Amino acid sequence: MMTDQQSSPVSAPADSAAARQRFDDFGLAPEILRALRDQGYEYPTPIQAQAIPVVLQGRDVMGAAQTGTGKTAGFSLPIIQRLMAHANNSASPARHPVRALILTPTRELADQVAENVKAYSRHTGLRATVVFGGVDIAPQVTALRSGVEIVIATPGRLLDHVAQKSINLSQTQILVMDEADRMLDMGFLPDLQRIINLLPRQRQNLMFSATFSPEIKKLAASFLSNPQTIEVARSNATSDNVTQILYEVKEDEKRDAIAFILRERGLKQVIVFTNTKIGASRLSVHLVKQGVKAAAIHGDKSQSERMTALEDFKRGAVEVLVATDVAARGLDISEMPCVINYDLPFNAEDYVHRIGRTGRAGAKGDAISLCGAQDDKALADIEKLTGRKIVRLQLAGFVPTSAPAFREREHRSEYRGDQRSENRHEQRGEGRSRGGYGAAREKVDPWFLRPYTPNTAPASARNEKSAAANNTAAPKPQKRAALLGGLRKTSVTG
DNA sequence: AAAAAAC
Repeated sequence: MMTDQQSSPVSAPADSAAARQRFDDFGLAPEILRALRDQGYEYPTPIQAQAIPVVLQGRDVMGAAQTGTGKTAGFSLPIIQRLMAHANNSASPARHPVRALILTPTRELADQVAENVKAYSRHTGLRATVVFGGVDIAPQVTALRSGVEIVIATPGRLLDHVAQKSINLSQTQILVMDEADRMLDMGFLPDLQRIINLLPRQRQNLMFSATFSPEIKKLAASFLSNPQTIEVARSNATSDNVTQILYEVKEDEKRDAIAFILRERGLKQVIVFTNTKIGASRLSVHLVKQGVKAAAIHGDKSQSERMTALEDFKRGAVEVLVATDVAARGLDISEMPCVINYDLPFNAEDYVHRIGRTGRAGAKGDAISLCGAQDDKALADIEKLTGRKIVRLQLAGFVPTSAPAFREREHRSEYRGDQRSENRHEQRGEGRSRGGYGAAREKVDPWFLRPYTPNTAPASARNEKSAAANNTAAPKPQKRAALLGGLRKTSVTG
């Protein structure tokens, strides 16, 4: 099933209607166009409009594109076309040699790309299968032996299949390296080298990367031949559709702050990223205890647990997916209005990838991050990479502030007229009106978006003790507990 | 510092 937004919907904006290209204009086979119609896709996204003709020509491509731009269809549609055009070459010894290989860094991404490729090729007779670790290898061997033209794989399990001779890559004409920057980060370079050595010299190479580091350029220089560069958004830039919000919250209050934000904003589809696997599990447990439909996904979970969590999240049974960076890249989940960073990531590039999970395909999104006083360097790195200044804000009741809790409630009651908050208010059976964040988005609550002024002590003196000493102005614990308690009560009834 | 990926 398609859950992504790989292509523009039919109701695309009308601004460029006169010159707007349609999928019909690329000379794609009727079988492919039919599959696109099945999905309701008519207009290509910018990266598809650029990539499809170039890939059809057989050229190598270096694509700088974030996920959600329609990258997967951008390469898979022309690949399918090319495989159809040169179908069943009689010179091939194997009846169904693997003719296109798509490599991804994570298992979930491989699975998702495979779903897309299968959907696009369903009327063509071409067959695709996915292979990745953590699951029984036998069904994969059976699928490969039955003959498939397109294989989507993570590198380790693919080499496993090579070792046990369940796959033959000697006829593979097209190689795609998706999320190439991630694969480098994860140390896949030796595996990539090994895999590439198994492929014919003469082949088409497509490399996609969300960021464009010197290492990526080096990889492109060594693996690609005379590539056409395709760049959609400025690389390393964050989407204009994403509003970035940063709250200063003490480490031991972050769990409550997350619960508070989830409830206050009425969030239903949100990923919360943590820096550690244990952190993801703990936060998930904490949220479940508070009545939040949460589940954790990280590399220490079994593959079946990972798949279940992701499926439950996609169908809405899980509303809050607490994830490590296993979910930071590539995952395309529709209608994600918000992404939350429990911690700022160690690596600034990971920040770009994490918040890229929202604001997809033209939709608006919020990226909310929690940070501590010690995150100055991480924040500076992020601002440098994204080229944007992110203001530290205070989260009502959670940061050193002179604001009494009652003032905060007064301010929120200004949004009494908001229909959505009225509805929520009724559902909660709550006595006092509480501002919703949805429709009143433009009139932002001043206590939620008030710039936080960190203490002015020199950074060297700002160790944990001095930070704690500066927190004397924080609201009394009882007051905050009352505030949270009120919210908790409402969630039980609601 | 962490995470991811083959067994």
